[in-house]
Amino acid sequence: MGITEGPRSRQRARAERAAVDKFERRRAEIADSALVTLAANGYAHTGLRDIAQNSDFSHGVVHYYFSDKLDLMQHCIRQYKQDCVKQYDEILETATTSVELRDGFAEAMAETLRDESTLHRMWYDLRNQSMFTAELVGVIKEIDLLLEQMIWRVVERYADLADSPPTITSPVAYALYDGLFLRSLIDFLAGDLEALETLRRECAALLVRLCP
Amino acid sequence: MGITEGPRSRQRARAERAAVDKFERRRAEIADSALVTLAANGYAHTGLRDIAQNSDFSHGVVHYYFSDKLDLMQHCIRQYKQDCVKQYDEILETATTSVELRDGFAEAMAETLRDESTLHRMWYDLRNQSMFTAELVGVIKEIDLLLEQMIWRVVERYADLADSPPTITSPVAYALYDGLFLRSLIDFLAGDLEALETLRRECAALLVRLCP
Amino acid sequence: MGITEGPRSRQRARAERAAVDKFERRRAEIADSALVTLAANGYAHTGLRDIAQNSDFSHGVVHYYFSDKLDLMQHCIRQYKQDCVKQYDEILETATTSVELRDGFAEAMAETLRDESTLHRMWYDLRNQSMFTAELVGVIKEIDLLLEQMIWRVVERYADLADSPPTITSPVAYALYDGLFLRSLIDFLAGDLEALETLRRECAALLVRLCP
Amino acid sequence: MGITEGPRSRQRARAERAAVDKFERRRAEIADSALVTLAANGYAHTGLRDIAQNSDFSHGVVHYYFSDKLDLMQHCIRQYKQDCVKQYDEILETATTSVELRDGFAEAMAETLRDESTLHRMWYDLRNQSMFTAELVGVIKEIDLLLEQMIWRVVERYADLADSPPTITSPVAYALYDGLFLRSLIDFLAGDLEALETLRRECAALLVRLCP
DNA sequence: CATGAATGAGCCTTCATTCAT
DNA sequence: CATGAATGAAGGCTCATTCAT
Repeated sequence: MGITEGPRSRQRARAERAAVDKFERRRAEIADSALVTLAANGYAHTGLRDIAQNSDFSHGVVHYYFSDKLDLMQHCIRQYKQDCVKQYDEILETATTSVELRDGFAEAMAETLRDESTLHRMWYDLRNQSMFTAELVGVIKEIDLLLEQMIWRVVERYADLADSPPTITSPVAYALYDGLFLRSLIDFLAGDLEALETLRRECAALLVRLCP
Repeated sequence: MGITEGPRSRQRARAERAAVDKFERRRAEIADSALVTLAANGYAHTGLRDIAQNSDFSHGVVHYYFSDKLDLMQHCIRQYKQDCVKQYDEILETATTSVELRDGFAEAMAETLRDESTLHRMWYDLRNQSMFTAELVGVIKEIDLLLEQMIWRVVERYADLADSPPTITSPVAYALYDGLFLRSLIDFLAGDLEALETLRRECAALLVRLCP
Repeated sequence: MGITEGPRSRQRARAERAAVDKFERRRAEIADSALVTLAANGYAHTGLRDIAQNSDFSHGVVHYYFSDKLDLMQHCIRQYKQDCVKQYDEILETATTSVELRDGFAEAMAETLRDESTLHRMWYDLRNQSMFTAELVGVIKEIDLLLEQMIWRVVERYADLADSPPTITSPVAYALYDGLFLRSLIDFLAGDLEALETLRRECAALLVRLCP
Repeated sequence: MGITEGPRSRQRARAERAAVDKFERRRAEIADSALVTLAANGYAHTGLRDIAQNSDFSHGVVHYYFSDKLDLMQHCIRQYKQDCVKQYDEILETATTSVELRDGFAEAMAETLRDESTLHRMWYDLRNQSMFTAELVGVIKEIDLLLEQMIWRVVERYADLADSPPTITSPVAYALYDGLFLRSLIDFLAGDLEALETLRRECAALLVRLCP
């Protein structure tokens, strides 16, 4: 490495980088496809075959890019976060009053429930798997932490705007919001349309409750 | 029916009742066995064969007593509640002060987490399945309601003893406690022993928070 | 035996006869039920379970009265003939001209096809089985002979009335009529309603052709 | 397509064609094997596992190449015709007198019965299945038509050579010959060796009867 | 490098039969 | 005598994975 490297080696390095990029790009594409199928059928009823079939890739390709079903699952879970946390940070940045933040956040939660219910049941399904499958614990923790931090940023900012410090810790706040969301998700998927309104109302109410 | 019924018919009726009883008893035995296996391996990795193997029954018997895998699952879920709600009602009856109730309840929750973690991860697993499998929705709702009512009895009694009415509805109280418990369960099964203490503390704190 | 038989033994004999009768009656009842199920699903897709379920009898009873699935099948085949040959002999007796006989017979064949198509597909199914299962050959031959004789009675009587002796043997006449009927049956069950008319026409034509 | 296609795309196209060919070749190989087992045991007693075992292929391969048991059955039926119609056309081409054709045809029928009895009982078995299983109707009709046409070619050619037009339609001619053959097949498989001679004689006689 | 072919263990379910009562 | 209980082999089919090319 260094000055003595000739053009040949540089070329090879570039090629390797490009190959790695392509490799990762493919993995991402496949995982994207897999997420759709997982969201539709659930972990227990999703085979690698189904995933391949619902994608542009062949059965063999999936195995080429992932060493394992678990390998793919881990990648899927990581990919999930990208479709997930973004929108909430926008609200944080634009809200100027505590009420605006509270209602904006509550509305965003309800929208998430309405528009991405199947994606989120998949999340809960995979998180559940992690209680049975040690290999998934790590990656699940990663995402759980990300979600917890997102919730906590909302709570802290709300406390700031409302000028009343939170009486709770970050993990507990996340646990409570998660409980609220999961309940609403179950009800919503069981056909209860009021679940949307309930979730909105209670998300707002909980924010107040946590910063009394 | 009535006086004219001879001993023959009475005898047959008794025999039929006994047969039905035996049938139900067997179903219960099998479901009990199944619960253990489900708790150990999770829904996705539990076959009817595994269930049979981990029991005193042959593979065929399971199919003789249950028309279906779902039929068995439904029975399992119903059975689960029996091992579940009992102990909490004791606390309700014996507690005489709000503090006693609060701490007793918190302690019971922690004990449940410590002693029956695998049973409860199975519950969450099956409840999750119900988001993908319509046939399970009904029975899951049944148990969810039972648990909600249990939580609500605690909250109401606490409010009574503390003389401060709850500022929350029954479903929301359940959602929050469920969120708390599920979080602790995940952490506990991932090896976090503090989860027990955290759950105890936060269960108590939440009771106060709900009846401020 | 003989004169020395006392009333006791006579009584026992009567009881035994009654028992045997009941036994045979039951076998007949069960076989009747079985015929319906076989006609509906075909031999390959009919289990003893299905037969029991579609009857007033329990799974165990079927095995009590029949030593074997083949035993039941044999009984079924024998039972089949009873629903079958009767009506044709009526025509023989009432017809007074060759035309009357010819048309009556053709009409009866068409009616059989229309009204008992499933029963007859079952017959062909079981007869086919006899080509794979030696135990069925005997009983199938029995019925085949019965049917052959029935056809032959028609042909002979027709020849008589038309005063033109048949130019064919009994087995061949049966083979030809059987070919005609089977073809029409296949077409009819495949939805071809013309099969009825074709069968009627060709049955009549064949009679003429056989006694030219 | 066209001039602008590079060698790469041409290569791939060739590869794909080769792959499809190989796929179809394998299906044919498996179906060939299946025919042997079906001919031996009959549809009702032939499992996909038996078929695999009596072949060079593993249990999984059969399912890899056929989506379904019915899929395989359909392919089997289609394959059957190839081993079937060929020889008869030879006779048509070589026969120069009506007697030669008549006797050649009759002889061919008898040979078929003698040499391929099990293959043909399988044909009748699967055709019977089509009366119970709608999915098989189409492919059975296909082959039935082929056989009917074959018979009709014989009849027409005979009429030509004998200079006496047929007094029958194509479907009826087939039905009658089929009846004759099926009867002989049943007798032959039941051990009646005269069935061969009878079939020969009656096939010839029927030809005369149809063109009087 | 990439992929379709192939595997065989495992899935849920059905089967004809035997057995205990 | 009659029957529901119980069996375990076999049914069609899916699975994650390995392999040859």
